[in-house]
Amino acid sequence: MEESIHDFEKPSLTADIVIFTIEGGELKVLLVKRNISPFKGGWAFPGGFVRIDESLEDAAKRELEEEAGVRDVYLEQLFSFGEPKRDPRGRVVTVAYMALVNSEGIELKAATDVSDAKWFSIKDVPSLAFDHKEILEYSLKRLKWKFEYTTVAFSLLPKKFAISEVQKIYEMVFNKSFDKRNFSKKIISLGILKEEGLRKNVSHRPPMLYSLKKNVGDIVEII
Amino acid sequence: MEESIHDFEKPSLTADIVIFTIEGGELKVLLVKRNISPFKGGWAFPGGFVRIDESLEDAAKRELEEEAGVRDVYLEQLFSFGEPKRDPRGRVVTVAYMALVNSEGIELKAATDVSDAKWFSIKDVPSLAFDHKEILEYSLKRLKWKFEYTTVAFSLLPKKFAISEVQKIYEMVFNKSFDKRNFSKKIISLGILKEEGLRKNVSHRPPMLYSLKKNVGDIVEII
DNA sequence: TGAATAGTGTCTTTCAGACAATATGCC
DNA sequence: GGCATATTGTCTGAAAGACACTATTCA
Repeated sequence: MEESIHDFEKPSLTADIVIFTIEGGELKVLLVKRNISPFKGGWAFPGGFVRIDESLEDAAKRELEEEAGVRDVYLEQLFSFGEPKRDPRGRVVTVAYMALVNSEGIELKAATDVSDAKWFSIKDVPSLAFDHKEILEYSLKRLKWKFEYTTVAFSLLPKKFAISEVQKIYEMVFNKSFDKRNFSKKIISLGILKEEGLRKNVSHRPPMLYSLKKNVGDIVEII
Repeated sequence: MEESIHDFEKPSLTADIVIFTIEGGELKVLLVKRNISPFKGGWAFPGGFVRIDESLEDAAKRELEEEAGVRDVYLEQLFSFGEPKRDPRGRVVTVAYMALVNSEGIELKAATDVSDAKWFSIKDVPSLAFDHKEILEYSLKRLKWKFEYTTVAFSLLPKKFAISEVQKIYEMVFNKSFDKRNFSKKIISLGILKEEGLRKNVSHRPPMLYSLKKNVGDIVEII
């Protein structure tokens, strides 16, 4: 006999989001300060309960807008975390998402920011509430993977960017440096970039700016 | 003010599993026939409600044993599906898993099988209940990805296997054929296999058998 | 002309991919 | 010997990686 939908006590369901951005030449994540128990005063990823009539992705998008003031950014489901004891309040399963926000989006965010939220460099993340450390580690692994095999990196950059900026974010994520000549050769040979003219108002040789071509398939081997 | 765990109606939570195996030279998945509404009489992936005190992975393992009679097999969380209307009974979010069972495990399964479950060739899957077609497509994408970059393929083979058997399952999953010389050159050069002597009782030249070395890291570029 | 960053070419090595002949075991 | 399958090597072309000098803009 098949089990009924009413036979079991239900866990609560939340969506948590690891929001990455580049700021001041560093890879950062957004954390919010918890103002109630448990982990009161501790830092955690933005998140909240999934409403009964919204999809998981919609919940993530709602949180993204409520807590970071951004929309229409790269968003990807990562993993669901459901250890029975992960939340002291009771059984709470969370669906973790990862979002990539570019440095243009972040200006908007700063204006909208009313909560106690703060960007932390990935090298300087405080201890986190719940199992959010595990979520962070998972997200970093996924980010590297995605950087290697897809064009998500460009989601962290403004529409027009210089090759050296692309290289910088790759060096940040992989935590190693690449040869300038080989890197630009590789990126340009992919055929996914469009020239957008020279950058203005810099006090040195201005770099060519590029944008990501429309309709570039998601999967391209990058590095 | 932070939201309370009691403020929201909770969705039901299930775990569904796409169980892959190789049988008769074909890649197959296990489907169970639904004997109650909705989709009564239809085929779906094995699955069930996550108990309030078990982890997501434990729920998947339990289903795996209850419905397929296997344990200690390769198991990986795929994705959580949570469209509000995906289940006509109400709000049900499912965490999809993928399991890989080798042809030795499958013999056990046949003995334990008491439910109306059946293995379907991937080329011959009937129409599926709920959004299980989407789950199947997702799992096939993930399977290819994993075959390309990790050693999961060996989970579909018995402990000792011939190179030609490895090649066959790669050809199945990628749906194309590889050159025998290049394939074995590549697989052997990875340094992840141990020779186990010749196969016995075959009426032609016997192949060398190999096993996967212990402690082989998960990620190795295969193809 | 000095400071700062951009842009570019060659060589070597490695790896993927095309390609076919010989070896072994059993009947 | 015939059948069935296993095993093995070479060549070519493409891409990765090492490596350093010249170009441009502005102050």
